This record gives sequence, structure tokens and C-alpha cells, in this order.
Amino acid sequence: MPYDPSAFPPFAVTVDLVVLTVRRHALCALTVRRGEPPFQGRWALPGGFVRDDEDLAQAAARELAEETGLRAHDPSAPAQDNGAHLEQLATYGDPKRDPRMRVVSVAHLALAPDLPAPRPGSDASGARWAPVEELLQQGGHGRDGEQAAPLAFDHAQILADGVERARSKIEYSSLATAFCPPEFTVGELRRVYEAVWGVALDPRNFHRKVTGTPGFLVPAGGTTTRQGGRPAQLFRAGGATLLNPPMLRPEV
Amino acid sequence: MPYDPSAFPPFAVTVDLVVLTVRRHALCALTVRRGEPPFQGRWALPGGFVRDDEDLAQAAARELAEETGLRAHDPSAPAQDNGAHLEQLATYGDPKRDPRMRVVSVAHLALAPDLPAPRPGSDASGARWAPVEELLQQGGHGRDGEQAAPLAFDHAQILADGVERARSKIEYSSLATAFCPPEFTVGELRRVYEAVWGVALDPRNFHRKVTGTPGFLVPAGGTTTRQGGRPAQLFRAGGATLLNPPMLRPEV
DNA sequence: ATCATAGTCGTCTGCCTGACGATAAACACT
DNA sequence: AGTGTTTATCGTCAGGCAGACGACTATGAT
Repeated sequence: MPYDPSAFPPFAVTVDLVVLTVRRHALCALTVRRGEPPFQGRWALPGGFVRDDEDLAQAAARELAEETGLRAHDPSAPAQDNGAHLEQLATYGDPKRDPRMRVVSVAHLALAPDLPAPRPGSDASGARWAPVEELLQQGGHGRDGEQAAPLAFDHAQILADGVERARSKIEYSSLATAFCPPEFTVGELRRVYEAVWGVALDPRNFHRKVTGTPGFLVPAGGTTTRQGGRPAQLFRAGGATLLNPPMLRPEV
Repeated sequence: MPYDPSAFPPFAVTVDLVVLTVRRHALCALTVRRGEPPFQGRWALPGGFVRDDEDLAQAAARELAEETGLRAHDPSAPAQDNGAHLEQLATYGDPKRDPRMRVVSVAHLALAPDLPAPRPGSDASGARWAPVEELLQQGGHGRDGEQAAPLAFDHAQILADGVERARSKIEYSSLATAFCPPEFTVGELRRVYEAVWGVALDPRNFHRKVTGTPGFLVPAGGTTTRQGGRPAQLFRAGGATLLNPPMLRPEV
């Protein structure tokens, strides 16, 4: 049967990225300023059209590289290199989500270690890391308390879904190590959990949990004092990707 | 800026459905026989094009109703009615997944109680419930052991992802009640877990766990002997959607 | 030297789970 | 009527794990 273009409505398909990192004890997301209408001048999640010969994951990896310079590593490969974790998040297809035309966006979630500086892509007039707390409270607040415009399109919803995915996934997986440099201390990993969950964790119980889970952390051999205080052992992410039993997120 | 069709490649967008139920102690998926090429005569997941004015969830609910007659209820609404649980699963967009053209499929996962009989939609020449075990082992086996053709397109992968989602999600949510009729016994709920996970659970510990979790089950007031043996109390799904601490899936 | 900071090792208590004994209430036989 | 089978439900006990928290260690700052 030949291809019949009249048999289905044409869609534009894009990928949007929720890129998260931890900076200064806060969970931050990468946002870009829109250079053209609609929502000109407003902040949005980075993203772009899927090309004709691209898989969705390839498109997301390409956009991530364009915006941040990060390579995405295959989720099935060991998390040893400096690449970012990248996974599909969800797909958003409300007929009115883009006023110009029918766009279906396949959102992806990327987790990255703290990066030197945002690298604006060619299609955005600016990029910055913004604390998700500011971005998500209705209307948003700048750092001085003034009202900030909410994210463009349905990107606030996409960001909220991505943040919730990250928050729940570090409970039962080793995903939190994706926020850390290749070698890190138990305390640095704990500060990641504290920033993502927005809670304080007991350093002693946390240490017992992560060092007692086989395959989660492997000693990297050295120590560091970059956090001040007593030197801490350096670890690398181990092969275990699933945490069983999970790390429990404290209530409220 | 006007709408410029040359600025992006056109895609067809479909929804495919992984509809799961428990029949005769086995986890089964709804499959339809393809009436036209490609993969003519092969089994596939039900699905169809997203219409011009439809949201993705609406399209999935419409396809579900066409194939099974089931209403999908909003996940935010209480799970009291007879509708099926429906949620977005993942999106599949390999450029070569459909030989005819570029199709992006937004797969959805539906969980339904045991249904009287499959109702073939108008666009399929047949429909049946097939045990996922048969569908997923490479090549597949019919019930007499002969080789069965694998599912069309990438539907084996989609089904595998849906089954894994269901298996993991009943651990920490009350989702297993979606496989049960509105009123059910603890034993019936246990048999759902056993069928989905493919393991045997201790009836006493299971009973203690589900009745001891506040808000999970509420007594419906009657008893039934439809399973034989001593009459069992009837329950309804309670308001709690999250199970904390989760129900642990036994290893191996 | 003293303090502040951060890391690491232990202890104790309570909760939850897995393993399993015991009893209860139906039905199917003989 | 009695016996066996099936399923439901309650209880007990030991081990594992988490939360709360005390104690000690090893750095840098003052």
C-alpha cells in the first residue's frame, strides 16, 4: 500500500530538555531565553526539531551537546565517563500547546555535574542555570523577590515532571552520582541528595547506607579536603544501578 | 512569524496501547491481527493515528474504547468506577520503525480487570488476549508449543517496556487494584501480584501487608466464596495511591 | 593551642519482613 | 455426620534495616 499523506494529519516533532544540575546547594535547570515569538524574551527549556533521519534519543543528545557541550552516554554503559545521564521523560501533545502549529514534544531528562558556564546555543539569545524552586513557584521569583515570568509554552509542567522524576529516581537507583564529578566523596553525594530533595540528611546514617550497599560505590584510592574539614575518601560510581532496599526520602 | 511548513520534517503521530489484564493466573496483553501490509496477518498492539484536535491522552482513551469498550478514568480521579487505568508509557521514534513513513508512536499502558471477550475494532480482523510470556519470548510460542511470529513493528519492545512498568509500579502503588473488579478479596489481589510478577507470595504476610497499610483497602461490607474455601471479606480500593513502604518483589 | 568543620565508626531502639504454626469457615466427598 | 480440601485470617518469632544520636578523628583557620 503506497504512502498516503492524506491519511493522517502532519505533526511537527520536537525534543525538549530538562537539564538538571546541583549548584550552590540548589537544584538548577538549564533555561534559554527565547529570541523569537511566541513567548519572545521569555525563558524556556532548550529544545528543537527532530531531524528526518534521527532517532529521538539522538535528537536529544544532539540538542544537549549544542546547548551544554556535554556528551550523553548510553544508559546501558557504565557511568564512568564524563558524559551526562540522558533518558526519555514524557511526551506532550496538547493541540494548543504551541499557538503556531501542531507540535508534539518528546521531553528528555538530563542530569549533569556542576558545569563551568552555560554555553548558549545558536538559536537562543541567552542561557542560564536557574534554581527550579524559582522556576516552579507560580509566576516565579527572581533572586531579589520580584515576579519573574513563567516558562514559555507548557515548559513549567515539563520541568515539574522532570524534577519529580529525578527526585523519585534517586531513591532507588544510583542516579544521584550523575550529578557528581567522576570522583566524589560521600559528603558530596549526600549534598546532592539534600539539594534534590530539599531536606537535611543525617551524615552518619547516609554514610552507613551508601557504603554498605554492595556495588554502589567503589573506592577511588585517594582523599580530598576540597570541602574543608577532615580529608574524605574519594569514590567512583560502582556498577550497581539499582538500590535495594531504596534510600528513603524523609517525609516533609 | 508565520507558520512555515518547510522549517521542519512532517511526522505521523500514533498512539499504541499495551492493554494488560490477568486471566487464568497469567498476565495477558491485548493483540490485534493486522489486516493490511506491512506485517499483514501478524499480531500487533492496538493503536491508531492521533487526530488533529486530540490530545495524546484523548487519542489513547478513544483507541482503548474502540478496542475494548472500556472507559478510561482520569488518573487523578478516585479509582472507584469500572474504568481502566491509563497512563502514558513512552514514545518510540526510530526512523525505520515503520517501513512506509516516519511515524512516532506514543505508547500508553492500560490495566483492566478480566474482560468477557475481546471486541475487535473495525480496523483489525481479529483480537485476542495473549499471555505476555508467549509474546515476549523470542519468536513467541503458541499454546501448543509451535513457533509463533513475533509482534509487528517494534511492538515486542513496547510490550516489554509496558510489562516492566506494570511490574515495578505495583510495588509502590495501589495500581494492582486496577486489575481487579470494583470489589475484590485480599486473595484475588494477591493472585494479581502473583500473576504479574510470576512468583508465589505468602498469603499470610501479604494479608498483613495490604490490610495494615492505611488507606490502601477499605472494607466493602460483604463476603464472597467465589474462590472456594472460607468466605473472604470484600474490599474496595482506598484513596491511597502510594504504598509506603513498598511491597517488595521477591528476588528471582 | 583552640576552635570550627567535616568525616567515620558505634550503639540502641523500634519497625518491618520473611518464615511458619494454628485456627476458622466454607465445599466435596463418602 | 464425618473427613479431607481449600482458602482466609490471626499470631509468633528472629533478623535486618532505619532513625536518633554519642564519640572520636583529621584537617584548616584564628
